[in-house]
Order: sequence, then C-alpha cells, then structure tokens
Amino acid sequence: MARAGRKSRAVTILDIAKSAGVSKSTVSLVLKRSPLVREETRQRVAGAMDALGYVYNRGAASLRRARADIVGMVINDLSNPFFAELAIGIERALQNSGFVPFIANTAESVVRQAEVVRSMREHGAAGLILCPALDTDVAEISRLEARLPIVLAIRRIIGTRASLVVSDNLAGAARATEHLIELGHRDIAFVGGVGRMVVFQDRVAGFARAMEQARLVVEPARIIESMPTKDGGFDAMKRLLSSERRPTAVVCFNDVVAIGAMLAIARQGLTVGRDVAIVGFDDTAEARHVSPALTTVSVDAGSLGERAAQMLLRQINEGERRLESYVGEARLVVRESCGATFKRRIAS
Amino acid sequence: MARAGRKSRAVTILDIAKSAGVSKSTVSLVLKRSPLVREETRQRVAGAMDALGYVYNRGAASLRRARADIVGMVINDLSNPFFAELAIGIERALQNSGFVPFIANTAESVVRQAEVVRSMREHGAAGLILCPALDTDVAEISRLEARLPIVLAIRRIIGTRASLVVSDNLAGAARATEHLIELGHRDIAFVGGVGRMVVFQDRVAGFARAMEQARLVVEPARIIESMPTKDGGFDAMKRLLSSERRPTAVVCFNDVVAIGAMLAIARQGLTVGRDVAIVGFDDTAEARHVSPALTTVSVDAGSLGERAAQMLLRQINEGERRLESYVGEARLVVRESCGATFKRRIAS
DNA sequence: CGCATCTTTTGGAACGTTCCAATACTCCTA
DNA sequence: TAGGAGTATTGGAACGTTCCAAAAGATGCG
Repeated sequence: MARAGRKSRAVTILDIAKSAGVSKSTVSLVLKRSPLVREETRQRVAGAMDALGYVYNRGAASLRRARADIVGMVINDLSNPFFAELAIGIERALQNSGFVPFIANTAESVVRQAEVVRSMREHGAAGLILCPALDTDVAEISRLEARLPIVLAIRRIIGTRASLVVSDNLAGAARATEHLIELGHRDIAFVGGVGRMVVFQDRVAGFARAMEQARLVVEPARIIESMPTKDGGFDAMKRLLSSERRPTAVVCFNDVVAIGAMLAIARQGLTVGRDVAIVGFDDTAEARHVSPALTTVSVDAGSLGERAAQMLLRQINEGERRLESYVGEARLVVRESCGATFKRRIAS
Repeated sequence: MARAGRKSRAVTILDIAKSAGVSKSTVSLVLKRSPLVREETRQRVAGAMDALGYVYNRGAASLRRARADIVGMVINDLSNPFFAELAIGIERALQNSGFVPFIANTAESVVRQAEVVRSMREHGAAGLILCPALDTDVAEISRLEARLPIVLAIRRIIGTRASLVVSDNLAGAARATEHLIELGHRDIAFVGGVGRMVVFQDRVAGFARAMEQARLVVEPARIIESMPTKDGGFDAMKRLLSSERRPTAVVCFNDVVAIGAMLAIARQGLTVGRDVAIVGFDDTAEARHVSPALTTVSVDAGSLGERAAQMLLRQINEGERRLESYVGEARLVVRESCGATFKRRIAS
C-alpha cells in the first residue's frame, strides 16, 4: 500500500465520481464549493475523495480556465535580509488570496532574471512582483508590462509606467543627513550603491539636498560607489579611510553596506560612533543587533511587501490596467552608531 | 499592439504551426529540440514563434506528461539567514536541472506547512525539499514520503525513513564545547532551542559528551530552552544571567540565538568574550559581522542546500525509492566571542 | 523502375479539469 | 393532473500540449 500511489495513474475527478455514484460535473461543483449541490451528495463526494486520496490537479484546471493561480516574485538578492523580509511580507499578504507565490532569486543577474520571468510566464503566472536586477532594460519591462500585471518593488525604473511600491528614498536620505548635520558634522560622505541604480540616485539626491540646505558642499570625491553588499561597503569604506583626511560621518546606501563599513572602520582601529558616525538605510533586523546599534532609516520591508502584493491582486482582479504607486514612509531611527546616544550604550 | 496579448486568446502551438506551414507535431518537436526535424524547418518554426510572441504552456505540457517540472522547497523560517542561504543553495543547484523551485515559508506553523505541501502536490511538484516546522507529525511525513520524492533538510525526524541532509550536530556541539573547556571554562551552559527538536537533542548530546569527557557535570538548570530566534536567545540569556552565579561560557543553539544572547549580555553591562564566552552554531554571514565576531560552528548552509537539491534530483530521476543521507561536516571557526583572540580585536 | 531504408512529418487520441446548455427531479399551484 | 418554478445533476466540448503509430519524401541499389 505504501508506494502504490506513486506508480499507478493518479486518482482523478472521474474516479471519485464513479465511487460516489455521481457525474464528474457534480464532483467539480463540490470542488469549488458551489451552493448548487445538495449537502448530502456533497458529503458523499467528500468522503470518496479522501477515501481514494484524491489530489486536485491545478495544472488541468488552469489549462481550462486559461489562468493559473500563481504569482511570481522575482527578487534580486535574497541573501539581503531586507529582501528576505520583503518576500515574507508578500507571502503573508498572499496567504488567503487563493494565489500561490513562486519565488526566484536573480542574484542581480539580468540573464537569470530573463530566464525566471520567462519560466513564470510559461507557468501561467497571473502576475509578477519584480525587484529588478541591476541594469534591467527598460524596454524589456515595458514589453512584459503590456502582457501581464506587474508591480515593480523597491527599485524604480525610469521610463516605464508600471505600478510601483518604493520607499521615500529622497526624504529618508535627507533626514538621515540632517541628523548628522544637527550633531555637528560638516564633512559627510555617501557610501555604497552604484550610480546607474535609481535608488542610488534618489538617496544621493536626498543627501545632496540636505547638505545644500545647510550650505555645505558635496564633493564628488565624497561619494563612493560600491555593490550594495557587505563586502562592497567594506571595500568602499576602506578606500574612503585611506584618503588623506577622513570624513567624520557617513551616510550609507543601505544597512548591509553600513555594516560592511562599520567592519572596515573597526579594522582600522577606529570606533564607530565616536571617530566616525554611520547611518544606514532599511532598518533590517541586523541593524538593531550589531554593535554599536545602527542608526538607520526605517522603511519596513514587510509592509512594503504586503502593499506590493495587495496592489498586484487588485490589478489582477480588476483586469483593467490600473496603475498605482505607493511611496512608503522613511523614518529615521536613532540608535548608537552616530554617537547621538553614545554615552549610554545600554539603551536600545 | 501594446495590450493586445493581454485580452485575446493566447498564441498556441497550432497558431505557429499554421503560420509556419507545418503540423502541430512538428512544432512540438522543435520545442523539445528533437534532432528529427530538419534544420531549415526548425528555423522557420522558430521564426514564427517569436514573430507571434509564443509562450510555451507548461501547464498543458505537464498535464499530458503527468508530471510537472517544479520542485517545492518548504522552509520553516526564511527570515533566519541560515535558511535563506540554504534556499539560495538549493536554487543554485536547481538552476540547470530543468526544474523550477517553488518556495514557501511556513514560519514554524504546522498548519501552514500542511497547506503549502498540499498546494505543491496540487501543482504536480515532482519532489519536495522540506525543512520541517516544529512539532511536525511523523505520520504525516511518512504518508507524504510514500507518495513523492522527498528530502528532509536540516531537521531530522525520528521514525521516518526519508532521505536526509543534515549537519553533524553532535560532533559540532562537542567541538565547540571542547574549545571552551580548553580555554579553561568549567561552568558552561547551553542556551536556546526547544527540547522536542531533534537538532536540539543532538546538539545538547554533543555538549554533554564533551562535558563528561572532561569530567564536568552538566546541571539541568544550565540547559535553557528557547525559541531558536534572536528574541528567544535574548530572553533565555537574560534568565540565565539572573541566576545567582552566572556561567562563564555559553554554547548557543545557533547563531541567531547567540546574537540575541550577546545582546542580553551587553544589556547587563557585561562584555562578551571577557565576562562571558559565547559560541554559536551555523556560521551565517552575521556571525562574521557582529562585534565581537562570533566564534561558531560552520556548517555551510549553501552547500547543504546544494546537496539536498542534488539528492532530490537523483531521487526523482531514478524513479525508484533510493534513500540517501548526507551528514555535513561541522567545523569550529574561532573568532572573538570566546576571548580566545581577545587581545587583538583587529584580526578576523 | 521497384523496393528497401532512412529521414521527416503528421493526424488523432489522450491528459484532468471547467463551463455551458440541457436534462431530471421536486414541489407547488391552478 | 398538467404546468411552471425552482433545485440538483449531467454529458460533451473545450483548454494546449505530448506521444504514438503511421505516412510521406528522399535516397540508394540492383
């Protein structure tokens, strides 16, 4: 009995119809909880189902209905906790929607991205939530976006009209920079991210705005690009520290970069928060737990993910093209890495 | 032209057959790169395909072939970087296998787990990689395991005969404990994890073995259970520190617990590595980046994931029941959190 | 040219569901 | 008791592939 189910033909709707003494149509109605079928037959059918160990075949169903109950989520870097939290938020929002999330990690490769998007379309995904990999082609997104519901998450792509869920990068970076200025810093650098990313441009713009409002100059040499990873942040910071006069404060592209930068600072025998102030962006769980705890801009990845999912569902259900965009609030969370609360390390 | 594809019936194999002046069978052969079809017709068909914007319908295909090209990965906690790395490893190994990974996060809920497993079967998954949620029922796994290829990852379940990829928890924990003993510690506690998890039992067993070999007693009160999360570790450590005499060293269930514990220690105004030595388990990226850097047991989640995927593929392809198990090496990585390298904080 | 052989191509029958229009029951009312 | 209005059930035709057995073309040989 054990392995029987594996070899023999699968149990279908017809088998259980026969066993319950009804037609396949009735079974189908039971499956979709139709109120048309009499309670007594419903039970008889249900009984047959688990007697025979029936497994619903969604492939067949969606073939007939011309639309599957899956949505794809394409994530550029799942090893970044920020995106992991985003993914979890999306999953949570999809939980009772009747849609199942398909996930794929592109690892910032556009080639891989094209592959997975294709695979998702082939599987009949009803829609896609996409965190575009670096250097994603605008034309490709536009083409896609004409064919199925899409929500772009986190990373805007200029020139496309797709729905969008992002955080307020400009305001957030400006706020973080202002905080450093209020603490008395004058020589502030921006570290991490690559210039062709819109997110980078927005955050740098916020940084520059705050600097200019305080009548401070932003020297090009004080903007150091790097991959948005821990290693990237480490390297960039190392480079920055080797310049003849080091800045007293640094706005980092995101938390992982910030943590990499902190490591580089520690390596030089300097103390974060005293010798160099650091502020991050994202407020991942890690930010709370590094030491000194990272002052950062909170964007709540989880709820951004939920938003994106809800938006996608709306777009799928309404059928019509209905573009929305949501800009999540970016809130400064002051911890220890800027020295603001340096004396009392015990506080959260 | 833009939204045309969205409303009208999808382009099928028949459409492109007509357009290329061949039969649907020929198109099908082209699709599967059959050497039977003449090069010239192949090109003609391929041409028609992208002229019409054809999208392969995998649902239909797997209906006919009675098996889909997806495999499911069921992860108990995606927000734990260890499992995120595992998932990425699995994805990497599946990359060119022709199978697409379906991912789901159960968040340690057996109810949710049952739902997602069911959904995966309904989608015709060819196999499953499962990191069982806490309190997963043995009978349920056995039932499942009789119906489709399954690989259990990370968490063993006693009483089931499924294929298995785990790390050498006993040896790893013993090695970590020995390290503490060599450093002169005598009063050592074990923190985190819940008693009904086999992983917990194995690690505690390793801990106990090392203690006994050194003729040290393990008091039950020095084994503190908690959820295997950062918060769990924080709470457990707080409890431990409030006991009248605190241990000088702690073996933690895993890295996230260890990091939580480190936070609790810092909160008490104590210094990790000097006042209390800490060792973790897993060697996630975080372990390297917290400060002081965490001494831990490396298990390489990524390659464990790859193993699991390869094992599953073998099991799917060979059709026959073929149980394997793999126990990954667990290697001690000495960093700073035990004070072993306390003087020179600069080193990695 | 007839026939065998090899290479290409093909129509039809599945696969397991949903949907539609049609039928069969039940009950009520005139 | 015929007819109508519900209420419950049903058969067949799709959906887009793959697979199989068979046919059609090409090539070579005696």
